[in-house]
Amino acid sequence: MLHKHKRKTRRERLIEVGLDLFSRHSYDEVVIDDIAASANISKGLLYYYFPTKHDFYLAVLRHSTSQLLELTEPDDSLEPLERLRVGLLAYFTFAEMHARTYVALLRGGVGVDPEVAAILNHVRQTYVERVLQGLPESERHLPALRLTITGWVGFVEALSLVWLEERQLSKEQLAELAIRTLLATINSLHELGSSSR
Amino acid sequence: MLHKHKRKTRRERLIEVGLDLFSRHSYDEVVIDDIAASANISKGLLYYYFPTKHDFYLAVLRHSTSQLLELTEPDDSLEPLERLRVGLLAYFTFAEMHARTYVALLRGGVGVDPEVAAILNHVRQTYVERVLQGLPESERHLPALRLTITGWVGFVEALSLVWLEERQLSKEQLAELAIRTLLATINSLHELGSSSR
DNA sequence: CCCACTATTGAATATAGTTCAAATTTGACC
DNA sequence: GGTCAAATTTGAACTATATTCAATAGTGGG
Repeated sequence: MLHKHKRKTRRERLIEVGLDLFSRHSYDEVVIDDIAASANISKGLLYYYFPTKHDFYLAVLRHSTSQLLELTEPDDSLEPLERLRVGLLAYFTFAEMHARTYVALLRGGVGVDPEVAAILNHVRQTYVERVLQGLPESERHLPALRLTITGWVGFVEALSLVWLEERQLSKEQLAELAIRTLLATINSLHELGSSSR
Repeated sequence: MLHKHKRKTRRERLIEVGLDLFSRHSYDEVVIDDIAASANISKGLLYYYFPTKHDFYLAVLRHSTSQLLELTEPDDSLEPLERLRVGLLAYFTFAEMHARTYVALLRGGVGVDPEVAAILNHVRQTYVERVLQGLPESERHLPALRLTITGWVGFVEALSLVWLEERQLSKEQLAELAIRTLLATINSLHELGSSSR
């Protein structure tokens, strides 16, 4: 009875290996032999669990995005603004803890690969929905609201990426900044269209 | 005297071919034979001009980013706010005209490839600098100003990507929205730090 | 028209990704 | 504890694609 903690399935363990490799090297740099070697299996076995290298990559990507979404799941018992703050803190914490993976996640992707893009868009869309949920009914029908919030999600992503490099602010300040930006942007939305030029 | 308009060098023509191919297919999907066939040359010749496929991709990427930067060059004869607006309009126009290339550009990249990331970061950095230039001296020393502007650049990118899909607003309105967001965010920066929780 | 230099080719090579038949392991059932 | 089918695993063969290179063709100056 050597192995004590073998609850994890082979597939899961492979994904963990992939997570490690893809967070440190680009898609092309990671060769099948590396994956097999890191997981102590033969090349062939990888193909028993995943049809192609590309599918393997997608599985790894899906794994980490769904983990991200889980960890930042909104707590409905909180009032909207507090809920948003807590969500942002969780988001930055994830970015911090899985820094390399997180960066690879966002700035990664395999070329214009539509499947990769679809996964990332799904994550972004989910965040947009969550933010929309937190808005008071009165704000929900502003023109271009969804567009604006999508932009704001991009804002948060870009913010977090720089923050990971030069940790000047605390996570709390970052969240504060993000929230203020969201509110300010939504406010300025009220005036759009009624403006000249 | 067949060819009348052959001013373009072979290297340039190859980059144009790459631009076309990489905007329609992912890096992996584009194989050397495609490139050679599309350019009516032998595979070997590609290697006379570019050391590897990857370098070829980088050259193509650099070509389009520098074109983007050129077309959005700030017009210093305008006052800051107007300069920003014109720059944004040019930016959205580029996104519109080269939609596929533009999307591939931003959401593309080859895995976590540091070289690709470096090129895109350079573009973003340039925009951050340009925005900073336009700010009045009094605003230049706000805490986390650079961070915020980087976030805003992410905002504009995300905005433009959604906009390309569902063209709801005019370019003018988009620019208006982006500008308001920038100003509002910078404003709220004044209060950061002095705030509790 | 000759020479040196540049551009171009196509076949050979190297480096992955992928397939597959065979070997091993597992576990359910007798 | 033995048997057998299914699940897992292997390693070698196969394929596709990137890369190299020696040989060839073109170009322009003297």
